[in-house]
Amino acid sequence: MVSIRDVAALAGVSNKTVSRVVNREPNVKPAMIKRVSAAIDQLGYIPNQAARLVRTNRSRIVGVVTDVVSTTPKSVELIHGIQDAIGKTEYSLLIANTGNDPATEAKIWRTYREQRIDGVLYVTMYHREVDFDPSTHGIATVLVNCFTDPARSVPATVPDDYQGQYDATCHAIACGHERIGYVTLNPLILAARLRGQGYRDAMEAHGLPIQSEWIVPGVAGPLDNDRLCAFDAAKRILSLSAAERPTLLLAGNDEIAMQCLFAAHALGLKVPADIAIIGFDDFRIISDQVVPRLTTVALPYYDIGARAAERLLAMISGAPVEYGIETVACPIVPGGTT
Amino acid sequence: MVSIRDVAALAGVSNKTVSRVVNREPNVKPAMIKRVSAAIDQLGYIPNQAARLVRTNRSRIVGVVTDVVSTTPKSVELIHGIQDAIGKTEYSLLIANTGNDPATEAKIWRTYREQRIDGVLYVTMYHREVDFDPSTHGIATVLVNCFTDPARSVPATVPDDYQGQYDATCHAIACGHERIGYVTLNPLILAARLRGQGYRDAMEAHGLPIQSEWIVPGVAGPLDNDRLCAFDAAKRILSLSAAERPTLLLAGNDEIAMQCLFAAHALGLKVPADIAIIGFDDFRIISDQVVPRLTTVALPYYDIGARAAERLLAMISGAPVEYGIETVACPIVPGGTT
DNA sequence: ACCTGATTTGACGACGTCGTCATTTTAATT
DNA sequence: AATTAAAATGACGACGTCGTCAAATCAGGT
Repeated sequence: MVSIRDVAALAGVSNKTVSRVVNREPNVKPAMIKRVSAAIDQLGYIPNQAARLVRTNRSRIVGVVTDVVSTTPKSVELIHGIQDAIGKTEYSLLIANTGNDPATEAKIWRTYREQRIDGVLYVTMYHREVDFDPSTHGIATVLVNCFTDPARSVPATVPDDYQGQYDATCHAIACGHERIGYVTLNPLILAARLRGQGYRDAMEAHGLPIQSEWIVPGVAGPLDNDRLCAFDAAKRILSLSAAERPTLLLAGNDEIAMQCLFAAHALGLKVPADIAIIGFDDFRIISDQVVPRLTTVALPYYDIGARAAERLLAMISGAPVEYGIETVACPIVPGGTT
Repeated sequence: MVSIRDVAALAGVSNKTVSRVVNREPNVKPAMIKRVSAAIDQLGYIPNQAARLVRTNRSRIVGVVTDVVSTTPKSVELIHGIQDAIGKTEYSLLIANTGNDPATEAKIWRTYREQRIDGVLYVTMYHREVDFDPSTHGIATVLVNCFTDPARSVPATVPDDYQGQYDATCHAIACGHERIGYVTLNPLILAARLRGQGYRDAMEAHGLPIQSEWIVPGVAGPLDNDRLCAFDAAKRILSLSAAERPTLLLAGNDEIAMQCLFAAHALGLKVPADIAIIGFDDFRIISDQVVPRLTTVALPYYDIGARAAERLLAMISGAPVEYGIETVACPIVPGGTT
């Protein structure tokens, strides 16, 4: 491997001068830059990042630690947002999954510290609280799609599930619906609780009653092995007589919404004429390709990822950081199912 | 940052002895290992990978270069397979997207060479031929989901699209179908051509006729900005009289299959009684959550990624490598739509 | 106690780069 | 031409680690 010394020898200058040219330091004569650059090109010299690091102690690498996020289709946008933000800079991105295994996670942190990673984005698949103590790792960290005890002052960026579902419910009401059902996510996850609260608060704010038989889980089973049952759930609700059933179904996410669509079809109901549907996530693969296009609420994963990456870069560069939990709004995406 | 010297000083031994303990070299007395380990724990010493690299010139990092693959939900399994294979070893994974921009790609290779990456997995979103010359990069590389001129001897791992569609067609025939239509992928992509050929060859092998009006593209537009039109396409085919229309539709992928389902519903046709459907990809988000479960063909992205990663690791370790293009079979996944 | 050979430990330098400070060259001013 | 300040270049060492080889220690056999 060709080193700075080889270049210096060929150009007939000192190592340091080559170093100056490579790092675009000031006070180098144009003629010298040209001469050294020619030698660099001729030899195909590429600086050794590791040797730099030994001197500077900065790796210019940012790590991503996820549970399973980079292996689940929904959160691809999160990674994408992170990559785009990081890609604009000089930093590279190291990615690893814990698979929710503490031993694996420990190994990852260990490796990251060996690599002298400059910062970490700690990303979870579900919006949830994590028990994260930055002092055990000693690397600048931003939590993404999760958060920890505010006392620990770890920056976190999360979606505003509550607002999203609140607004979606208001949108439904604004469209003239008063009988609004809800096929929920797995009640064990935080997003389900936040969204559910948004729905209930919006209904109450408009003085509309909530029928308990209109609220049914669309997902069953334990967190790590749950199973969609929205088709059956929706079918049950929609089998009620026209006078008794809701005129609109809110779905916990777009997969659930899709199964609601199939349930409506199975019962011969027209969407949105007989039953309107609003999803959540704007998971394009589904929301954009279902017919008709799904009305849904965007989960701005791309923005969350990008925003978190920017915060991390700011932290690394020593800029003043606002600690605390930052929420990103979830806007409504109008479609053909309302 | 605490260095090997600090540990040596605390333990009252030489640097080299600490190094020996850290690297588990033989011929170190158990008592010494204990003493040094205690010092390591006390100081929280973590070896500096970069300093190692300066000596050994091996980064223990593998890079992934993709066009957009890590940002598209379908290929998450590919990344997952790679991560699992790499995660079993001492290696870490660096990931970057080119976004199909040559300048970005050049920058990524540059960065990877600066980091002295040990090997690269070059992954494309679509199964296609790429113009890849390993000598310009000088890093061990395995192509994933793509391949290049065999004369260049670059190992490649790809799915067997032809076999998958051939088998799916045979499966349809074995189920008693003789009138088989095909809503295709964008004809511009290689997978569409390979799968199309599999379909035609299987039909011919069974002496079944192919009606040209049964073959319709389900995707329209240029590669980088195409648009699903499978709903309309399928509706057109299925609007033919029961005697004229096919009894089974092959779909270019699972999204197309989903739109075929919606088209059937829109026309009041029952699936699979009136019209059977077979997808492709086994893209779980759709195939597994559509009602009824989609019969489809698995695109073994996880295996492809894992297999390619194993080949790369073998190359890096200097093991004898079979160059050339390796195909991974696409097995049928039975569902309720046939 | 003494020798022999194996085992264990240490001293030193090199990897490739850049920071520090000294030295040389250039330009600007008398 | 002489002086001075500024600009450009170079010599040298340090970063943290490990390879090399020399030194020290140990075990076993006389």
